Amino acid sequence: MEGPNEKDFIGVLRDHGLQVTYQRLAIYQALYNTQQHPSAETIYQQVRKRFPMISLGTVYKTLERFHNVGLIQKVSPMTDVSRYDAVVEPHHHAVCVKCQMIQDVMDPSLGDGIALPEGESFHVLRKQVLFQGYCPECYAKEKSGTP
Amino acid sequence: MEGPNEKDFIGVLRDHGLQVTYQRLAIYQALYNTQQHPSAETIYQQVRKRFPMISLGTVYKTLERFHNVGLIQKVSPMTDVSRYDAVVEPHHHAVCVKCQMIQDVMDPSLGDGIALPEGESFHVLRKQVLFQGYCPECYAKEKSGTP
DNA sequence: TTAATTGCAAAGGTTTTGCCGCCGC
DNA sequence: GCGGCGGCAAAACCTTTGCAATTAA
Repeated sequence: MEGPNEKDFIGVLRDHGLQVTYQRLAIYQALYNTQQHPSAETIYQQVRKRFPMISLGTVYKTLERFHNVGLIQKVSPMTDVSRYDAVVEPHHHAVCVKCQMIQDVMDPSLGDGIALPEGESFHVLRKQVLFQGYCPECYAKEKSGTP
Repeated sequence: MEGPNEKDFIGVLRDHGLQVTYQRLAIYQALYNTQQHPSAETIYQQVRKRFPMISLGTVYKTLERFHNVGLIQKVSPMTDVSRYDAVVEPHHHAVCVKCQMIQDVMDPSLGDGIALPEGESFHVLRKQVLFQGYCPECYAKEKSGTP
């Protein structure tokens, strides 16, 4: 278990301005060592094997903290609550990371020619391009320093 | 309010095998007449102006029903609960619509050259290509008829 | 020492479920 | 008339929050 596996987890946390605790180390390592994109609950179950006293609330707080400092990313969901669209034809979306406004991007040729790399056995039903960023209103506020 | 606005909502519902009720008409029209990608709560508030007796539960049930028969799409979230990733470098994902497995698609050139159409004022921080479909396991089950 | 972090439990918010009366077909 | 649907309320979740005790720096 030594050698190349011995990533400097402590250093990584410190580099992101985070205090180092056993809980944080365990949570980050659990996420780092899987490619499963786990949920908070899954990480909690994993970490609990080594630290049975950890609480689910701490896992949530910690993941949120990690995400805020850019140590990890939240893959899904893009919005807090479910959002619906009467347009069923495949098209693309731009989502504001701040106000969660969703804007259609109707250019149908966008994404043409994009396909999974050879060898992937995933059966694709549809693909869409997702833009994340600031809507015009939130971008203006951001630039002017308004929170 | 007559004329081109007079889309045959009743026919659309029937074509999808749905019974026609005033609630369903109101919900579908509310969604059809906006580009805001509203939440269930937002639709509820909208429909309530005309049908104050409608319940939020009905809105949820109805939207779920609409989605199941392909009348509308659920834009977000892709997964029921939040999912995290230790990989922060921008990359792409394939999400299984059935078991919600998330698979990385690391091809970094994928999506190169994709940009918002001219004239969009959205400030893009990142873009990702999202593949939705069946993972190998669920695809095998689907083909063999196992539910 | 001091501010941040943890665990616990309660609260908050979203979505689902159960049940019964009602309505579309 | 029958099966599906709507309203209501409770329940089930997921996630956040408040607080006292503990810990990192």
